[in-house]
Amino acid sequence: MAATPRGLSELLERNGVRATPRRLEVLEELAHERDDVTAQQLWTRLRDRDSRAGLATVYRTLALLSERGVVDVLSHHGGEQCYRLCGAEHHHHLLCERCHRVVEIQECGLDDWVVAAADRHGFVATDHRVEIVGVCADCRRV
Amino acid sequence: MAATPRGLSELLERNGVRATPRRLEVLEELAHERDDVTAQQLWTRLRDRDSRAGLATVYRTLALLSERGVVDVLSHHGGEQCYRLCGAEHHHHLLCERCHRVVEIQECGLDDWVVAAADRHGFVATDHRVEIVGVCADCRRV
DNA sequence: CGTGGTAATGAGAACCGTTATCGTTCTCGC
DNA sequence: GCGAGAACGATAACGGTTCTCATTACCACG
Repeated sequence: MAATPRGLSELLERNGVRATPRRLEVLEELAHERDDVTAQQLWTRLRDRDSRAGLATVYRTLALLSERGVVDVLSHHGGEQCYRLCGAEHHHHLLCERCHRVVEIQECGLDDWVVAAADRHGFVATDHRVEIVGVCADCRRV
Repeated sequence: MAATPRGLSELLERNGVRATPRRLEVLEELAHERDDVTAQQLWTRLRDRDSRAGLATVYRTLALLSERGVVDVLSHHGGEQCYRLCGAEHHHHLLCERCHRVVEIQECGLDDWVVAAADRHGFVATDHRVEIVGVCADCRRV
């Protein structure tokens, strides 16, 4: 969880992305985020931390990272995209409909179901996305 | 599948939406579509058919219909929303990654899995969305 | 150390899908 | 028919994202 700046730098290089100071700033800010953030939120936070990063750079970096599979892009807010630093393995997401908390589900186990459902309609499945919406433990307590 | 204009009118009334000529035009155009369409595509097609419908009306109608659950909104194209006339029951979608064909999957059967996965992380599941991406029979044949 | 070529960056304009505004037109119960 | 309220069309406004371009940082090579 607590990825060191050193680890972040390696994460970039490993994915064929040059580890520049700006990209590390963006990545570090993403690593601090429990749930997900929009590009504009990220930019505002960087500004508050005295980074001089431009909005365009934030967008460029996020686009690059999502292309390389380093970050996930969620479209659960109409119009606006949310970004999240996620594990590289296949996973799904659990969303809290009240506080917008995002949790990764590592255990998928749907492959057989997916293949069967696709086959029933003449498709060959290559990928699938699942989002579970619910209420998290904290929000239920209130 | 081949919904008559009469049926479309009823479909609107049944969902508490006044069946105006413009809304029927939009709905009929949607009914002609095998897969899904963007608002702008729909508007262009209506124009080509000598409808004088304004773009705003198309957006308003689609928003109204999706609110009432008459049409599904898919965000699988970055930025742009796609609309599709779908069954009222719970269902998922199968997408062809080549020709963008969209097929409804009526059989879900994931409820137990969803509840269990949510529970494992302290969530109470209220809803879930599944999208299977693959290659349809036609595209595989080529 | 210079130096030159390439990649990255910041500021702001441009873009584009969507929504709001507003004056006009239509609809429907009376 | 008539009047109140809903729907509509044209177009301006909005907001998130991408593009442009001049400037700056990086790095291999001399």
